[in-house]
Amino acid sequence: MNYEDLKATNFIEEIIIEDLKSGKHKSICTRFPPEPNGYLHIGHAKSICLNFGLAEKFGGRCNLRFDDTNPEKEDTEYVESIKNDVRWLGFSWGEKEFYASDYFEKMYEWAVELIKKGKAYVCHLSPEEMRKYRGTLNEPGIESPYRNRSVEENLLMFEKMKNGEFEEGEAVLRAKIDMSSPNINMRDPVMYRIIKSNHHRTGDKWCIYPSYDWAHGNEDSIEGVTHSICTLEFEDHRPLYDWFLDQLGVYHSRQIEFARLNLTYTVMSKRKLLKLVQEKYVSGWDDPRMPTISGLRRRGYTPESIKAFAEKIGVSKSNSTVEYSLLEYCIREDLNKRAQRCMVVLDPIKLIITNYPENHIEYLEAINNPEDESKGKRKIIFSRELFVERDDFREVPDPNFFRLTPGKEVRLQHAYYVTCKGFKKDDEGNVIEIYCEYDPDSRGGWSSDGRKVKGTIHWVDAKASIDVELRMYDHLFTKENPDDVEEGEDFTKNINTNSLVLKNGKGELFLLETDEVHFQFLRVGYFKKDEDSKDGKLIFNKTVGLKDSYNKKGK
RNA sequence: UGGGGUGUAGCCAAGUUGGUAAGGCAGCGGGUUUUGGUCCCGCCAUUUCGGGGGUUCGAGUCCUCCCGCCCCAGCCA
Repeated sequence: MNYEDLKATNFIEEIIIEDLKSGKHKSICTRFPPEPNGYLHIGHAKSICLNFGLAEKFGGRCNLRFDDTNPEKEDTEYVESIKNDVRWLGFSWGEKEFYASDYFEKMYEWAVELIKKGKAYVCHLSPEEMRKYRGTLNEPGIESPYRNRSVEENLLMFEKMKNGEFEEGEAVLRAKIDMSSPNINMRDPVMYRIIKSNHHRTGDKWCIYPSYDWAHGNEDSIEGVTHSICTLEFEDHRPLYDWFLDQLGVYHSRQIEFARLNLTYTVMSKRKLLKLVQEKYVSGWDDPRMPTISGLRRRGYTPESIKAFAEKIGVSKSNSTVEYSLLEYCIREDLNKRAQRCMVVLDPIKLIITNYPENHIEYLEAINNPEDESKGKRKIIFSRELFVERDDFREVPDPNFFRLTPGKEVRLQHAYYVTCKGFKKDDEGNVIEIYCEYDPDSRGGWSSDGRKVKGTIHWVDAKASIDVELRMYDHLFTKENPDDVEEGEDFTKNINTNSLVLKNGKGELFLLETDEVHFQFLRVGYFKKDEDSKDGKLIFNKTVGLKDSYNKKGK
């Protein structure tokens, strides 16, 4: 690889290019290290795209590593979902995935080594005492009475910890650093704590588990990770990350921090997402309103759109909140090029063509994707009675309305010009039928006299159509920042009760025949066929609406 | 009154020997159009880079003081 030609697109790439040019590294190794305690979300996707993307760009590798150091919170269900999501995004991680738990033995040996060097000790302070001894942000901490035990005693005690001779909370292994450090992370941090629960991979083999700070650098070192990329909140931990590796004298990776993703109208913390699931605000981790990768997938987002999004938001160190509209732009951009077009009427109202023969049908041609000729055409049945969108008719139109209204001519997409001649109302004054006359010479939607018709609307044949369920999704929260609440309230206060609205629409027969899953329902939006669909009943999730300059302008 | 970060348009974000503010999204205006979609064109920081001083012929870039915001006191990660 010719490093001279490489251009950095962010500060991390700059660092990498420097390291490559200087010869510090011949090739790079990054890693994506999720804890399997929840489902991946769009914020993780940013990290995945960054880490795997870097490896691809610079010809290195990226390890998928499960940071499974806390058996109380972790589960194989999460491991499987994570692998599935990373794979779906289009990344591969070589021969096998890595697990922190595979290094427990090695980390134990290294801990013993630190004890022998007088750099770690077993402490019996209770959690409450330890908090008091730690001091505060402004005051230094106090040294533990166990801090200066002999190496022999520490070795013995650590052995006992490992053998389960202490109960949870009775002892921890601590690094001996500096209780008066202005960086609280350096005030003799915990390296091992006792957790007597079953680990999803090591079972009951261990009852002591390494803490994040102790484990993470070790994992990176063992795997030969050159650039260990994490989020901003770990900046304060870097001195500790470095300290452990320096004491051990082992291969030393470089930790680099970047700003995590925040998105308007959504929450991103695992705790909050878990609450949404557990308290049934949503149907599950893959509810299409969730910002999880599985949720976005079910909603109809594609891997390409998510990667494009990650590309566009960039990578920096400043806290930021990206507008949701950028994500929507990315999926529209992708689907516009690829999605099968189809006509579906969300809120049907009958339209009768009074001058069209009864008991007669004809087949019309419709283009599958105007952005892609190769997608070909399909046939649509047309007859005297159709369904059109209730919203495409106005008894009394505003000046900018150029759809169906008495006396006006519009084009039925792919079909004919029709002129509205009247309508019928029920006792309550609701329009229930619209009457039109068609121009037989306008078949296909053209007229030979060159007359212009401003409005074009979609339709389906009244008989040759199917019922479809449409799940119309909107933001899960009503506020850009869901955490913007009064004292004593939490983010669930801002849940959008209209984030899911069900509609029963009418769709082309074609929907039954095709294997496509992503659609653009003409003039409405992008939809994805949902897995809940059954033979007789098709269900579609609204991925995102089309841009609408009519409704936006406020009629 | 501790430590670590960060501050360029409504939102992201380039800007690296100081040389006269990229790009994208959003928004606005117009054109094309058998989707009010797409596409195309134009506008959108020049009393300007959080603010004040300073160095310099010249400062977003250097110095200095100040301000705002974020993170840290788990035996979570």
